[in-house]
Amino acid sequence: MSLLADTAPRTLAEGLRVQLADEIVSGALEPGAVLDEMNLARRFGVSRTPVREAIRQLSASGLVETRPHRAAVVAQPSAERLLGMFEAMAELEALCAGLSAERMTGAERRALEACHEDLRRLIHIGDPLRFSELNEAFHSLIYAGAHNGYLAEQTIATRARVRPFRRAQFRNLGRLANSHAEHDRVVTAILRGERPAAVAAMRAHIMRVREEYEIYLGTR
Amino acid sequence: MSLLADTAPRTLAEGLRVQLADEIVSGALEPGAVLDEMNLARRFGVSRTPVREAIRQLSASGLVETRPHRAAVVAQPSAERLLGMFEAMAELEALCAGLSAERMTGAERRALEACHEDLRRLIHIGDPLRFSELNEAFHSLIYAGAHNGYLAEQTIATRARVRPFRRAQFRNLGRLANSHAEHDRVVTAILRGERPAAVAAMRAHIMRVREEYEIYLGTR
DNA sequence: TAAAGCGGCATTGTATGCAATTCGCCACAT
DNA sequence: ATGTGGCGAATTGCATACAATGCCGCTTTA
Repeated sequence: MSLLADTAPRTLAEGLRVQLADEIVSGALEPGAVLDEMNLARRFGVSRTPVREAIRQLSASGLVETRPHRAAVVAQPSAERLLGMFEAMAELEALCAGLSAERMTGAERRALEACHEDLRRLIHIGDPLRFSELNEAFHSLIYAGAHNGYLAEQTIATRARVRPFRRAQFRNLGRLANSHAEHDRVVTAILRGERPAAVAAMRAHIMRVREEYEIYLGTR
Repeated sequence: MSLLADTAPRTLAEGLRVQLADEIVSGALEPGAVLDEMNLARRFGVSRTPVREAIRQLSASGLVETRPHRAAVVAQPSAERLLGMFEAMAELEALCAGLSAERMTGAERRALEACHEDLRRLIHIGDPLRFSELNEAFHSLIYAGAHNGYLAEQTIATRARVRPFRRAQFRNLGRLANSHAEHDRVVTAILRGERPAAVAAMRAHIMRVREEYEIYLGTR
């Protein structure tokens, strides 16, 4: 049973957009890869029109970059810009955590605590992939707990744009335990309704996560 | 002389996107207005293709909403969502101000001070339109002073999405003076390099601005 | 009389063909 | 030998034609 109501794409362009976004975020399409309209059209068995539409939407969301009369390429931000994206992400997530401390309902707080406990178990099992999945769910609960749909969207979008530049997250099992300890401070602050503490704890967590990334060092 | 390097649009779709965005942000196209592809194509003397492209990009930026096989409509957020957008905008602008306090160069600080002084003069002249324009420039200086391009883009985008729901900003001249007094606290904190004070002052300013807006009260 | 089903019409989604622009290659001059 | 100019091929931008879907009014039946 999937909690995500992934509705079937109602148009070709929508399906292509989702699939291409997946490939970019997952790393199958590496930063700098060129998105040739004809190649993609042949590959997916459609005409150029829906391909163009999908590419334009990805461009607007920042995953790809386009220039007039040039092929689109998967976004390849400079190291400076990537740092800026991390900084913004840290502040957005911290804001969500702070608002969650003030606004989460009882049910939401219980769900967060339960998710946190599930993550604790996964440390001992030592399953980095499952941990990574549940970690995403953990953060999503905090976005939702802020009770601000616009903020949640912006935070999710920023997270997606940074995602292609993660490499081997939770490579070592020690990181799992550390991550959980950082989460613990966030959860404690949220459950106690302490907004400033929640903000500080989440900001520290994300900045710590940043250090785990291999920051892309290209010059565009 | 324009400080904005408004490059000539290199494609029809780009030109249409800019023009439609202008009309939405300025209020010429009111929230809820339907964007019929054929009508727009006839009106601009082009085919549906570039019109579609422009609409899709506007959809991705949040200014219009689209559903499959339905005409696009100018975004008409619920009152709750609009409040969320204001809240996010307040935090984003506050973050920019805080970072500006730490990172602005000497030249940037002098430019901010100069812009602030120009605004002071406009109070006495009593020119709400010019004040509004220069006010935008004032805030833009702070976005730039944060030295984080991604953050600046997100903040500008949020500001644009909120813009259609402003009505009669700076209606009364008293608001101009109040606004300048709030700016003054922001500028003082930034020039002193006091990040927390800058954050607090800007947050208070934006929340005050929100009160001046006529919040749209529709239920979508 | 009202509700449900059906069919025509209008609008969006997709495919295809043509025009415009960019880039690479080659010749040629310095 | 190297830099510059122009020509050609390939790709994107745009226009147009066709297909598919949603809307709306009508008819029909309970």
